[in-house]
Formats: sequence, C-alpha cells, structure tokens
Amino acid sequence: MPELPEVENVGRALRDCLRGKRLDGLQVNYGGVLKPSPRQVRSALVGKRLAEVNRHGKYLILDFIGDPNEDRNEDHAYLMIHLRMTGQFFILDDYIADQHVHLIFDFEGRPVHYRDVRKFGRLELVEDPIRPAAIAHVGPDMLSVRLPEWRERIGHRKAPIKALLLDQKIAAGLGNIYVDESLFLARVHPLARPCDLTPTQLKEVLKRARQVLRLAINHGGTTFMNFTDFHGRPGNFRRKLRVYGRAGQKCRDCSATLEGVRVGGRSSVFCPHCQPNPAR
DNA sequence: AAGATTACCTGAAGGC
DNA sequence: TGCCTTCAGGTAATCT
Repeated sequence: MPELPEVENVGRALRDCLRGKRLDGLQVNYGGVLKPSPRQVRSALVGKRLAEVNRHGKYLILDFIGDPNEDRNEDHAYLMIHLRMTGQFFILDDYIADQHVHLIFDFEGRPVHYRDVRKFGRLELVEDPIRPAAIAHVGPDMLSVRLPEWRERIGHRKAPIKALLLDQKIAAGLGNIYVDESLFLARVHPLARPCDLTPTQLKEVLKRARQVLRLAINHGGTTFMNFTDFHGRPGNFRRKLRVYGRAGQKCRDCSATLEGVRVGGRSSVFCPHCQPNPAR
C-alpha cells in the first residue's frame, strides 16, 4: 500500500534508471489503467524521452520531452501516476510478467513492467507538470507544508484527527500506516479533534509526521502487503512500526496493550496509555 | 458544508 | 475440500 515514502522511492528509481532514455514502445495488456485512452497515451509518449520525475503527495508526474517543434519549442507530455493500493513498477530485464502486469514500457530496450493486482492505480496524461487540474483540490505536500499553513488548514476542524490526516485535501502524502505511526509519536489519540488540541500538539503532529515519513523514505518504505521496490526487493521499514498492525500486542514504550478502533472506516491502532482518549 | 458511507477490484484469511 | 463472508485501504462519487 504505497504512501508518500513508497511513492518517493518509486519516483527515485524511475528517475535514476530511466532519465534521459527514450520510450520506444508501450505494450498495453489492460487499457483500463490508462487515461484518457491507451491510444492517446501511446501517441503522446512514444518517441519522447523521460526528462524528469516529480512527486506531489502520492502522485508521480513524469515529464516526457520530444524533439523541438518548428517553433523551436520543446515538446512536452506529462504522465501523472497514482499507484493506489497495489500498483508496482519493476525494472528488471528478466522479469516474468503474470496476469496482473497491465503495461510494459520499452525504454531503449529496457523493459519496465507496471503491475497492479487490484487495478485501482491510474496513469493519466495531464497538461500541467506542477499542479495538474485533476489534482487541483489536493493540498500541499506533507514534507513541505509550513507550520502556519498547517494550523490554518487543520487547526479549526472538528472531525477526528486521524480522518483529517488521511484527507489529501488538507495535506498530501499520509496513508493509514503513517497516520497511526505519526499520532503515536505525537502522543495524540486518533479520535482527538484538532480544534481541541493545543498549538503545541498540532505542531508536534506535523513534526512527527515529517519525521516518520523521512525515516521511512530512508529505509526504502514499508512492505506490509505487497510493496516492493523496482528491483522486487521489499522495503524494510516494517520492523520499525510502533503501532500499525500491532493491535493486541504490547506498546514498545510503556508495555500497555495496544488497542484497535475504527476511525472513518479505517482500522486504527493506538496506545491507550501513551495516547490518552480525549474527553468526548 | 462538513462529515459519513459506498464503489471500485482482487486475494488472503477465517468460519463452517 | 470448498463455499461463503469479511477484510485490506486510496480516492472519487454519493449520501445525510
């Protein structure tokens, strides 16, 4: 389940392996993952070189550049990618495709496989390389949002803070795993309302979220269901997790039994001692 | 208008 | 063995 750290590592892999290479072909096994249509995506991208890879929250935006046109303007095409739950890239010359491989990119003879068991992920042509219209409603990236803006966007809200941290309109990048980890480190209960928190607590949530995201990036992400890096190696952040997936086990800090609760339809784990329940 | 729920998919896991 | 139900979770769409 890729969140910001996993997406960041995928982006780095694509950049490191493929930047400057020309896309010579695109085999489409299942066109449902491409927007607006497989024909249009292929037409826009084939023949162009991958110039840069950028990330916003959990979105990757690939900048493809073709030969200059008659006006000597660079000919760009931008592909926005969201892996959703199970999207994966493999850059392995001897990778064996199964029935879940939907796309095979050919970068100057190097095959790049896109696999997605649940077919939730999308690869979509967009016009704007910085902030495409399709994600105009998405908030600032979690790693770059400033404290004043953070307070402004979340400080007055009344919904459970866990639900708001998952809401990409407030800030982009956190998913279920890292929200639970961030709240644990910040010592804030998942059901607490931001409007009831102190300024210090709000600041702490942002600080800890950034900390856990940076740490996870440096560990190659978390393998919990089926995230692996582009070589097929699992991320190794999983053993660092403090609460996610550990309901019923003991808190690593205080030995209390971790509890599970559903917040906004999502499973959540917290420590009842380290993250005391707010008065409700 | 904000908050809550459901649809989209497939595979794993548990019950009987 | 095998059928059925539930769960997993990111986001868009739909409901209250």
